[in-house]
Amino acid sequence: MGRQPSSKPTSFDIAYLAGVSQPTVSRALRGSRSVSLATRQRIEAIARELNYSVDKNASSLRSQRSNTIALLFFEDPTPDESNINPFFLAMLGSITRQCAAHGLDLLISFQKMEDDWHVRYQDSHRADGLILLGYGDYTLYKQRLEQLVGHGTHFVRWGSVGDDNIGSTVGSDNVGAGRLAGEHLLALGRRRIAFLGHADEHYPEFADRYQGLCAALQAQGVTPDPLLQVDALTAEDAGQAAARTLMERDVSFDAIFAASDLIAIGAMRALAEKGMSIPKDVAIVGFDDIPAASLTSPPLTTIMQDMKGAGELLVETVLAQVEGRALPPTMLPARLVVRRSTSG
Amino acid sequence: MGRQPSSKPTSFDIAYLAGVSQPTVSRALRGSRSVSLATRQRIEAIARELNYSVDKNASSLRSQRSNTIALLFFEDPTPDESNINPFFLAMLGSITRQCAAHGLDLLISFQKMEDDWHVRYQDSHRADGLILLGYGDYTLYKQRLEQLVGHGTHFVRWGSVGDDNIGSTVGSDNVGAGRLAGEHLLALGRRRIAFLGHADEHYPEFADRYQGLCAALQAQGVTPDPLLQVDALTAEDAGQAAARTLMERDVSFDAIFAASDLIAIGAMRALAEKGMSIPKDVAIVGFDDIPAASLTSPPLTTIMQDMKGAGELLVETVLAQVEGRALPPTMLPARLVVRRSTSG
DNA sequence: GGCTATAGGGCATACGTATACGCATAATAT
DNA sequence: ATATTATGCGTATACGTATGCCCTATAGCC
Repeated sequence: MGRQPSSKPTSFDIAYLAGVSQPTVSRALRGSRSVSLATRQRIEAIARELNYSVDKNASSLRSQRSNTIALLFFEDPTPDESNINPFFLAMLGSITRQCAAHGLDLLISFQKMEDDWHVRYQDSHRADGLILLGYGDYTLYKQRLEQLVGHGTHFVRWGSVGDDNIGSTVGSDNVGAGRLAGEHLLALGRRRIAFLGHADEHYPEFADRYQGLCAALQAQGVTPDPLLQVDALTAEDAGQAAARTLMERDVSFDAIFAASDLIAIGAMRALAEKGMSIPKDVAIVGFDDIPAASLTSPPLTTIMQDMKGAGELLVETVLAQVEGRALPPTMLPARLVVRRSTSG
Repeated sequence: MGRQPSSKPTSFDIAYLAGVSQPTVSRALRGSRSVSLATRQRIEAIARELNYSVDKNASSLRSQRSNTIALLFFEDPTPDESNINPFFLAMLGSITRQCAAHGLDLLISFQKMEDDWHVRYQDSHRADGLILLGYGDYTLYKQRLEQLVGHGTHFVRWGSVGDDNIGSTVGSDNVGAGRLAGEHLLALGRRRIAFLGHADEHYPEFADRYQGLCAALQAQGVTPDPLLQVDALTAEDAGQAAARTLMERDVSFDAIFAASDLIAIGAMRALAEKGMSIPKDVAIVGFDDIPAASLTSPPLTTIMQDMKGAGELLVETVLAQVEGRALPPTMLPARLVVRRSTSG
């Protein structure tokens, strides 16, 4: 009788109480078909009563499967602390939910991109696969990603879905989204649409958005004006600076498509400085639909990405890789959210 | 020669190459003093060359220590998806950084509070300890927390630091912060200061903030008016509703102290509806300093909590518990950030 | 009624590391 | 020179689970 509740119960304890062997307990709890229903139920009852839970480490060690995903942010190093793009919070929520649905644990790290991620996570069997998230200079990351591929690391990246992609990629249809934004502004009668954001191969997502905008313009017979494109990284001050640069260029414009909401917010600030009215003088469309987008004045029209779908697809894809199936890169449609910065 | 790089190298491989036994490799890599310097360096060199990394599962299994912390959000269930308080994003950044500094892995889950957290995380040896984060009805959680204590689970909670606390708690000095807000508004000549937020024992953090406000009022000889307190949970619409309620009460007020920035933002919206001017008619102070606080019009005066210190302290405290040391509950000072919603 | 198939479960063992002990050799003490 | 202690490392084993293989009984089949 006298059981000592001090040490955690093991599958041996259950086996003893159920009058079976330890392997049978393991099989029963994993739902193996080769255990009779009666035995399994007896074992499950005892397990529940003892508050037993499978030792994750032992289980992972034996099965060589951790059922854990590592979520890694590889944001460009920023001088100030804890400056995470709020957009990723939504992503994070979606991914955690999806992991939970698959019974996966989620390991998370904001460490700057290191060249030994594969060692730190996969080789050490901490995680079965990685999800890579972040904005930043793609060409910088490229060789790191190739390194991961070389090491046979399972990973998916959120970003621009193109042909040169290394490993699996999941991302929004940025070209389509750019077109959406362009068409919306064109439908409002705007013809001189500026783009705030990098448009070169270092930032493929932004480049795609710009390309979509250009496509929309050309479809209406409007020739994109290179002077209306101003480089900007994701942050607010970058947007503010870019808008100032645009105004100094002495070109006319009646709309701005910003590559991110933060850029758009910065731009709005710069426009306000000059006393320009939104949307009368300049209509603005952002990108991401971060919580703050509905709080600006006027509230910001923006592109909403399919966060729920993104989380599902990211988890699904990395899981497929772990299991040897390969899923093709996938694009998710984005949606336009009209607010008063364009329709006021 | 012909090594097969297909399977990950183990400590046995290194032992063989170094001409020592496997335990010596283990000792060397962990920095044990009982391995000679020469031997250790030889082993380290080989390990580096093979790209060896300790198998986390085996290590954790043997040592009964996972070096992993689980971060759990126990937000009150909300109907809509992925509705995480942006305040926690900063906290998350701080905690991840601190874990990295201690060589800890961080497991994260947004699952609603379950009654078997101890089983799911600690008993299964997924994590050595838990960090609990979230707003919500404290009295609801109380027995769950007691359950955790009963099971000997190591955990720290972010919240109100009081005497009735169960387990270890780390939190801001909410009373002091409330006093700060009150003193600021009083210094501006405001005397009719409303508080938007629950003020009962179900939400101790909010209650503390209210109590601090009242203390500041009384220090100036102003008697707090119960009619100026309106219940509100954390979200925007709650703030909007609360402000409407306040206005319907037909009491005069010249300032609002909101228990969270989101509440403040909602309140600002409600005031705008009625054409009230901020800060001329009503000055507003929020709480948390979320990113959106600087984007409202006018920008929101708010209380900034010490996120960096919070992360450090949370990790430090849970670690202490794991190691059998007990740290006393700790309060962190908060800081007032003045913006135009009070000083315009 | 013998023969094969199937269900149900035991036996042995592997996963890779960490640690209690023990045993030499060398260093120090007396 | 002998007794003592520290140094450096090998031996054996434990951590708790999952799985390949084998064995037994019962059922099914002609």
